[in-house]
Amino acid sequence: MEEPLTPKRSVTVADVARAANVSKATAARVLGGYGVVSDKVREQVLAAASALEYRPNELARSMTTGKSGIIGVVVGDIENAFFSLAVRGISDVARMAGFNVIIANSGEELDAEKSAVDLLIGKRVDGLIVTPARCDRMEHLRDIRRVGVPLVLFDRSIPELGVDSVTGDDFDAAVTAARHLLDMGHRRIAYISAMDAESEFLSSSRTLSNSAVRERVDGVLKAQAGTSIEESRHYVRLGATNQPRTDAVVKRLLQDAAPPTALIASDSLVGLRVFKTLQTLGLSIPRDISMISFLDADWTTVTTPPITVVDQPVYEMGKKAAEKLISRLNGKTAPVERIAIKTSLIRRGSVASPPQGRT
Amino acid sequence: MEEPLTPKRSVTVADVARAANVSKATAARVLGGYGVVSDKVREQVLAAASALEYRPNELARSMTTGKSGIIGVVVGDIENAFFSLAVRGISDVARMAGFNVIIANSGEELDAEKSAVDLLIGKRVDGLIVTPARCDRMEHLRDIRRVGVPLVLFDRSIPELGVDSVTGDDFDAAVTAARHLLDMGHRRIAYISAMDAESEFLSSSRTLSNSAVRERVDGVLKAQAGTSIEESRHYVRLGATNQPRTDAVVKRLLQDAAPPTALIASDSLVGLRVFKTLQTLGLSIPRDISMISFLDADWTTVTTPPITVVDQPVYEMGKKAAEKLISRLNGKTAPVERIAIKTSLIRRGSVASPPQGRT
DNA sequence: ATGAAAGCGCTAACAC
DNA sequence: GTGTTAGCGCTTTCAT
Repeated sequence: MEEPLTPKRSVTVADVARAANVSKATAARVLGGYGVVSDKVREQVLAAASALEYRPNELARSMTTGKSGIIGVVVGDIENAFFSLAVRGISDVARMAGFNVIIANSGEELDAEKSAVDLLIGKRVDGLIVTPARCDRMEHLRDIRRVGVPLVLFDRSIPELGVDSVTGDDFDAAVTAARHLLDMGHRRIAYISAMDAESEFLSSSRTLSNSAVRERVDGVLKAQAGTSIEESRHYVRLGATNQPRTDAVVKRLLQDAAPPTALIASDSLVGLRVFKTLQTLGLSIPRDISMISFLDADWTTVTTPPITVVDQPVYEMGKKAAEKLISRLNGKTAPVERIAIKTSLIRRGSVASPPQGRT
Repeated sequence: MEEPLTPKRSVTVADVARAANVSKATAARVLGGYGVVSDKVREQVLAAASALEYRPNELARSMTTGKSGIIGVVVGDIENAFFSLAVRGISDVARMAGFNVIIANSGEELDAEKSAVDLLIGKRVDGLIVTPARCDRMEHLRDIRRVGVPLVLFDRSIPELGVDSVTGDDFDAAVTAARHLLDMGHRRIAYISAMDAESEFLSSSRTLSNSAVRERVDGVLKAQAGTSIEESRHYVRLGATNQPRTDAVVKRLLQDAAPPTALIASDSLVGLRVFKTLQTLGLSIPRDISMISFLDADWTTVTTPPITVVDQPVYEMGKKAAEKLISRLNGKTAPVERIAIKTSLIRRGSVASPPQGRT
C-alpha cells in the first residue's frame, strides 16, 4: 500500500517553459499572472503547466517580491473563545484581501511573545497583529516598526508606541456594568481578573501592565465614585487563572468582614470559573449573590439563571484590526488611530438586588 | 509621532560578514549554526550580528534547504472548541520539536479545503495535518502525497488513501453512549448531527461522507441490534448546523408518532443547540427527555442538569497527530497507522429512565 | 578553519 | 510580445 513517496524535485517555471517552448520569463509571466502575453502563448503555457502539475513555489515568489502575503497574529490564548472569535474575524477579512494568516500563541507570556514576533518577522510576514501581554514592555514591538513591518495592537493599546490599536471600550463597559449593579442597590462590587500578578490584591491600577484590565478596573472604581478608592480597590482581585485559584479568590472575598454582594468577571473563562465556584459553594444566583461576566460566551445562556454579560463584539474587533492593518499594508498613511469598539450590556438573570440586610 | 517607518533593506549575512571581516560563508556558518568555526571568529560574527540587529530571513533559508519548519493544519472550524483544543495539542508538540504551525479553516467545504491545501503546499510546509471535509473526495489529498509532503488525517480517516490518521474511537463511543441509554430503558434514540446533507434524513449510513459521523451512526444503529435498522435509522437526523435548523430538527423529531425519548448530539455545538431548543420547548432534562453530547465542553458542567458526555481526549488526539507527522518528517518509515483514541462516557445528570408510559 | 562560487525558483529590469 | 540577465538571502559543495 505504501506509495513510493516520490521525493522528486518539484516542477518549476523553467520546466514549464521548456515544455511549452517559451522562455522562462514568458512562462513566469503567465504563471505569475503579471506582464503581458499573447493568448496563444498563454494557453500553451497553461496546458504545459497543468500537464506537469506545476505548483508555484510561494517561498521563492515571496523572496523576490519581498511580500509573503501573510499576516502574523500573536494572541494570548487561542483556546479562549475571545481570541478564537477574533482570529476568525481577522482571517475572514484577510482571506478576502488575499492574505493568509499565521497564528502564534503567547500564553500571555512576554518571552513567548517576543520569540513569536521574531519568528514571524523571520518568516517575513507582511504585517502583524498582536495582543501585547504587557503594555509596559514593548522594546520588541518597537523593533517591529523599526524593521518596517506594519503593526496593529489588539485588545490592548500602548499609546507611547504610536501604533494603531483596536480594543473594546473597556473603561465605559466597566462603568456601565458597575453602574447597573449600583442601580440595583449593590454597594460592594468585586472585580475578578485572570491577570497574573505578584499579589492577588491591587495596590494601584497603575501597576496593571495590561491596559484592558487597567481600563476596566478604573471603570469599576470610577463608577463607585461615592465610595473611597481604597475601599473599592479592596474588592479588585487578580490571579483567577484556573479553577482552584479562582475558588480561593472567591472564597477569600466572601469571607471578608464586608463581603461583596456582586461579582464582575473579567472574561468568559473567569466567568465560568466563578460560576462554578459559586455553584460549589451552594450559593444561589442572583438571590445570594449577583454576577456579570465579560463576553457573551456560549455558556452564559444555558446556565440557570442565564448570565448578564458585557457583550464585546469580538468578531467585529478582529475584522477591524485586520482592515486597519491591510489598509496600512496598502500604503494608506492615515494618522495613528486608537479604535475603541462599543460594547453593550446584555441583561439576563444573574443580577438582582442584594440580599436584605446585607446592603 | 509618526516614526519614519524606515523601509530600509534588512541586514543580511553579507552585511554581518563585512562588519566582522570574514567571508559570507563563515558568517553564514555561525549565524546558521552549522559547519565549524573557531570560537574567536564566532564571537566576532555574533558581536557584529547583534550590533547590526541581524535577523535571519527564514524565507531564504527555507528556499535553499527545502524545509520551512512549518506544519500546515487544515481544520473544519477553528471556532469549534473541538478544533481549537486539537490545534493547541498540535501546536504544543510542534513547538517542542521546533516546528511552527500555520492554520487554515476549511469551513467543512471541499473547495476551501482544496485551496488551503494548495496554498500550504505552495508555502512549502514540511507536513500537513488535515481534517478532510469529505472522505469520498480525496484527489487533492492524493496530490499531497505525490508531491512528497507527509500527511496525517485528523478526526476522520480514509483507508483507501493509505495515510496515517488519528481519530476518536467513534464507533465504540457511539455504541457505549447508546447502550447506556438502552440500559436506562430507552428504546427510541435519536442521533443528531451537524453534517450538512441534502436531506435531514438518512437513507444509508454508507452515503455519509464523513467517516466520524458514519462510524457514530453505525455505532448507534449497532447498539440497537434488537430493533430493525429501518426503524433505528429513522431517528438519525442531519443538518443541525445552526439554531433555527436545530430547533426544526428537534421539533420534527418530537412530533413523530413515536418520538425518541433520548437524544445524542454529535458534537458540543450541536449539543448546546439541542439543549437550548429543549429549554425553549420547556422540556425538563432528564425528566421529559434524556440527552448525551459528544465532547466534554465547558458548558456541559454548568447547565442544570449537567450533561452526560462522551469525553473525547481532543488535546491528546492533536498531540498524537502531530507526533505521528513529526516522526514521518524525521524519516521514520513505519507502516501506515490508523490510530483510534479511546473515549469514555462521563455520566452526569442528563440521562434518566424514559417517562412512564412512553417506553 | 575559512573562502569562493554556484545555485534554490522566482520576479524584475532591460533589451530586442 | 518575448527573451536575457540579474539578483533576492541563504546554504552548500569544493577548494585552499
